[in-house]
Order: sequence, then C-alpha cells, then structure tokens
Amino acid sequence: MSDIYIDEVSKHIGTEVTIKGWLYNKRSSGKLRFLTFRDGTGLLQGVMLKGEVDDGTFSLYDELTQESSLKATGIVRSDPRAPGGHELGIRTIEPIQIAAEYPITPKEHGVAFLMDHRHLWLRSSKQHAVLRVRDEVIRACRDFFTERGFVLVDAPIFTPAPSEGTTTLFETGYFDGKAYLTQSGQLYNEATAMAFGRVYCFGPTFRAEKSKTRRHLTEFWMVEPEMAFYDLEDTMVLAEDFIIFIVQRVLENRQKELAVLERDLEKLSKVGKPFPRITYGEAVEILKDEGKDFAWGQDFGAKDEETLSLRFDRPVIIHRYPLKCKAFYMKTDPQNSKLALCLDVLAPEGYGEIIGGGQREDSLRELEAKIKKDKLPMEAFQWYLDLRRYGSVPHAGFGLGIERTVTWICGRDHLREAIPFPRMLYRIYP
RNA sequence: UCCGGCGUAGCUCAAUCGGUAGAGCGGGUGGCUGUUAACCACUAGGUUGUAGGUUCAAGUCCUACCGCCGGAGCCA
Repeated sequence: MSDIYIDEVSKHIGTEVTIKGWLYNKRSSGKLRFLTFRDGTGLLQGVMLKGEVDDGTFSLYDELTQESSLKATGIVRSDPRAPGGHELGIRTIEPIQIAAEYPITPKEHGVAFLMDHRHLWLRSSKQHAVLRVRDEVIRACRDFFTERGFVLVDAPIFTPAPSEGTTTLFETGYFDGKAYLTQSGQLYNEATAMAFGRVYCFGPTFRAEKSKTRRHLTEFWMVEPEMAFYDLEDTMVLAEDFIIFIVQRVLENRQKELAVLERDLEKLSKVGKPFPRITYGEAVEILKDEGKDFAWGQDFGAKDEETLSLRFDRPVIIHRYPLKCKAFYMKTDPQNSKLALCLDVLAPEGYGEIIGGGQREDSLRELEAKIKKDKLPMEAFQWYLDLRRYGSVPHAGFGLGIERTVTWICGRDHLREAIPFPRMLYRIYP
C-alpha cells in the first residue's frame, strides 16, 4: 500500500493506494455509493458497494460532507464509466475533519458571492485550472529569460518618489517619511541592465488608479526585461519570441486545464511567427476604416484596442506612438520627432494590451529636457540620469502583465480570476 | 470620480396593473446496484439592503443612504 497523488493514479492500476484529500462531491443509488475525491492534483471517483466494504465504512458516506478532509484507501481500477477513466474501489475511509456546511454548492453562484469566498473558490475546478496555467506562464517567463542568458535582478517595491507622474501611486509610511509602492521596476531595470547587460525583474506592481474594469487590478504582477544594446527592432523580435514561448509551453503542459476551461485551442495554436506589425499611424487608419471618429494623437481606448486586436488572428505589435501619449523616458524616433520608439502588443480575440515598452532615451541632454517638459522633480532622477553620464548605451525593454496574459490564454473574461487573491478598487477581502 | 444596472430563503432567481412571498439547488428524512452538477418523494427555511414617505393595502411607487456589479478615463 502506498500514498499517492491523484495525477499519478494511472501508474497504480490493480494496486492498493491511499489518497489524502477532500470530498469534492458524492452520489448514491442505495447500495452503490460514489465519492469524488480531490487532492489538489486532480479528481478521482471512489466507489463503494454494500457488502463489499465493511458496514462502518459504507455508512461513513452519510457523515461525510462536501469538502470534508479524509484519507481513502482502495484498489485502483480502470473503468470507462468513471470520469477520467480510473476509479478507486474503496476499502477504508479515515475522516480527518467533517466539514461544516460548505457555502459553494455544485450549482450556480454570483461573482460577488464567489469573490467573498475566494479562499474557498480556489478549490473549484475552473479556478484551480486558471491558477495552474498561471503557474505555467510564470515558469515559462523565467525559463525563457534564463535560457537566453538574462539575469533576474529584482527591483524594489518601496520607492522614494513618483517616477512617471501621471499614474497614481499608493502612499505608505516609511518610518518618519513617506514611501510609494512601485508601479514599475523599469527605471531600476535600466540601472541593472547597465551592470548585467540583459536583465529582467518579476514582481508585484501597484496602481492606485480608481479603475473599475475587467482589465484592471490595483495589485498585479509584471515581468519586465531590459536589454543594453537593444533597439526597438530587437525588442519587437524578443517580445514576439517571448509570447510564442509562453503560449507553446501552456499548450504543451496544461492541456488538461485548458480542457477544463473549454478553451478554443485552435485560436491559441495560431500564435506563431510572424506577428503583424503596424505603426500607430496605420492603426489609426484601421480605426477610421472601421468608421471610428479618431484623431491622430489620441491614445487608444479599450474599445479601440478591442477593434484592432479583432482584426488579427494572433497578437499584433503596434509601434511608434505619438511621443505625447508615452512616458518621458521613451526615446524620440530619429525619423520623426513626433513619434516615440515604443511598442505595445495587443492580444487577439479582443483582449487588448498585454505588453508595453520601447527603446529608452539614452541621451543625457534629451532626457533632462523630457523631465523638465513633464515638470518632474529633477533631483529625484539624478541616479537615473547618472546612467546616461557613465557609459550610456542604446537600450530597451518592456513589461508583460501576467494576469492579462493568463486571462487571455485561459479565455476568461475578467482579470480577477487570474490571480489568487485579487486586489481591486472595492475589494481587499479576503 | 462619472454613467448605467442590481439588492427577495444559505445560494441562483421568480412574484402580471400596488392586492395572502414562490421555485430550483443546498440542508434534513426516506428510496434507489453505475452515478457523472445523479435521480424520485417528503420536509424545514423570509423583518424582501437600511431609514423615511405615499396608499385601505408596498417586494412592487417616491426620497435619501449603504453595498455590490458592469462600463468610461488611466494603464499591464
């Protein structure tokens, strides 16, 4: 007899094993009783027939409530009638704790109720599948950069001053002074890129914007590579390779989860080279073609992004936005002083922006002028300007939003399911 | 912050024109030897978000507040 996990049950056919987990659901037709177990790795149906198990075990069925914790021992067998093709012929059950009446029943619930019970909702099969995909996406990010010689150099969470100005930061006490929660590791990444060549950081970021949409969280995770000696072109190639790598890894390793989520695999399998690349100007023309009233110089709204992303069957790269739409550190396009050497990547099927980035301003004089123009505090940026004083080189980078990527790959319609405990405008519980 | 919507049983919802608050699931009891969100029968369960108002009569109409959901702006 051995303790096993449900995901390896097919290797133990005909032998006696013990499953440690929770009761997911139960059904009975009198002398024949079914108990579905959950152990974090999968689901397994257990079967008991009166007379084939001792009466004590048989009647435990009545006591065991949904989500009661237990150990179940029995013989693994194949049966086409069992979900997943295998089942456990129960010999004994050892209850660990009989669960109180479980609030999440096998029927429908509203989102507000489920979010109030997020700590339990995570046990449900779809939520479980989404977070397994998240795990795969994160590992793929790390593997991608590691395989290419990037160094993980994390940026701080506490920052001394607003960096980009426009977005709102969470303010927090810092001993006798103030500190702000980071909204991007990028500026620090530029410093570490000058030390290590190619770097990335991966961590939580915080935005205190009062956004109330399915595409926003106040706390989200972002992976940000930054590369010395990369120009915009190199960066577009990297972003394309990166997204393809992530999608391929999920397709290879998380088939089961995508099936639980009923994701259309055909759509994901189209994510390959080359991604369409259009300029901001071309994007504006597309929007006008679609009959939109759109003036050059505006930034794209959520609806515009959706329209653009629906035009293509794979992620689309949009580059060279007007300078005024972008942050101060973007490098001006030498071919057109109105444009920034930047890129956004929009996920298909209407999901919209998952990557934003570009080539950074590497000239000390230009950067100082941009900081002045945006009326940002020059003193706060001295360390950042030092990077242009001491061996400045062309460099570029981008940030990929983990939750947006997971939401798209999983085909979900709201970002809140792509993170274990979402922090949103009106939700910080549980 | 602005715009729109919704608050009825533990959950998801219904209740016609203002006229005795109802169903499914979940809970309880009983039945069923292959169930797949099992099924069948019975059963318990309600200060209709809160506070006022109109009316013979309010879940329903009016006012305010609270909570939540969706969208906009901002962005990943």
